[in-house]
Amino acid sequence: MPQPQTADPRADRTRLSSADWEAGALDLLAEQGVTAVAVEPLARRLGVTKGSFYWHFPSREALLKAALERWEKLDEETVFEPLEEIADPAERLRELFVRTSKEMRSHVLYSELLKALDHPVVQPVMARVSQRRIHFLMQAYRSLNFSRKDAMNRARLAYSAYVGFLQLMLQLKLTRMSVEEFDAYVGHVVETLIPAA
Amino acid sequence: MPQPQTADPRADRTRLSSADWEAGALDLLAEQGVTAVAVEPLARRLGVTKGSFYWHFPSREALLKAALERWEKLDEETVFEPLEEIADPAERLRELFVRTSKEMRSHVLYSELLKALDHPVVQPVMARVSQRRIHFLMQAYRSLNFSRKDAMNRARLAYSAYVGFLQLMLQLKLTRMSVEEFDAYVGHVVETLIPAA
DNA sequence: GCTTGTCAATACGGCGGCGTATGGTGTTAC
DNA sequence: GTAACACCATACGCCGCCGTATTGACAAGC
Repeated sequence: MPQPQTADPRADRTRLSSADWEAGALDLLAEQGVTAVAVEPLARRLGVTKGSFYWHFPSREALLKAALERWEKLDEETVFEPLEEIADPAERLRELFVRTSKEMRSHVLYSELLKALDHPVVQPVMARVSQRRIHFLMQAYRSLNFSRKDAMNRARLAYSAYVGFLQLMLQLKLTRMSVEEFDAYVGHVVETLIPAA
Repeated sequence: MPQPQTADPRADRTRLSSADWEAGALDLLAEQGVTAVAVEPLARRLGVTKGSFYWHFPSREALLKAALERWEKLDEETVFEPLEEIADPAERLRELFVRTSKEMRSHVLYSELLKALDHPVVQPVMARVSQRRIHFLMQAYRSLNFSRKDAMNRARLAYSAYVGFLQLMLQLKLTRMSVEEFDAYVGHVVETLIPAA
């Protein structure tokens, strides 16, 4: 075809790499959940057929695994490493609670993964990520002179509250809160779960 | 009954009713999630074929709907109505938090449903149930002289903590807690989220 | 310019679930 | 004892997904 371009999906004429498939998988995952990350739908979405897919990956499972490991690494770098620099533990906690208001994409992904914890590929990734996050919380509470047990319990409580809120907001969509309401809620959580300076 | 019996599934030779299918659906749901509630597997489990199923229900969706409505009614009767009788609001809250330690089956079911909130049949049921529960919490906090906004936020926080803990415990199985640890955690939550008398 | 390597299309077989059609069996009613 | 009803089996067609096999297109290297 001498024609320069058609207007369909796949506007750029470049071929696809493994990374493209992984990125597309994460997009689909965020939008419609783990089960929606299927080879043929994803191929359609990318404007090719699955003949291409199986050149890059041996199976659907392999794609999921690669995509989740990519997400895991990226998540760690963008949300937790920046917080390590905040010296004051109470302030660090407060920042953690507040910063997570933005970056919706990360929450949406995490929320979808929460719904697929029975999946053998998803489970270990989520176990690692959640473990790290809870541990981060616990360390912070330890710095605030919580006993070992209290720090553990408060960390569990705080993280449970985060996880539950995600499900209620993003999945159940029970309470469509305004920005002010949301900020007020976060304020309430901070007051309740972080001891006053 | 003339025949004593055979030892295979379906030990009793009685035929099945709609209620049997609904009960079986809830069993499967608790064990393997919403997607596992499929006609043919369920029929196999009950020792019949789907020829039977489609006499009782027009579709899989209809079964799911009926089963969930049965669960909703039963849930309301067994967990919330008994609590209405406790006059003191703080005590009522404490009892709610503690009693839910037992009755694992109810939690397991709720937890599986949380993973299927995108399903059109599941969503409205969960919206009603969760709404009622949060409202119950809010009323209790109002009785404890919380402002309207504070009561709402604290109720959201408490329920989020419940929901999140469910996912972390039952689905992620991150922390295999002993009975004492669990009780200690519940104690911590009560102290943190319910004002002292 | 011809080969090699990379990405992609097509076509195929298989599996598991949904829903339909039709016929069969036991129980109950009279 | 026969007719009506309630429940169940069998067999079928459909769809969506997985994974394989084969061939094709296009670029780079030499």
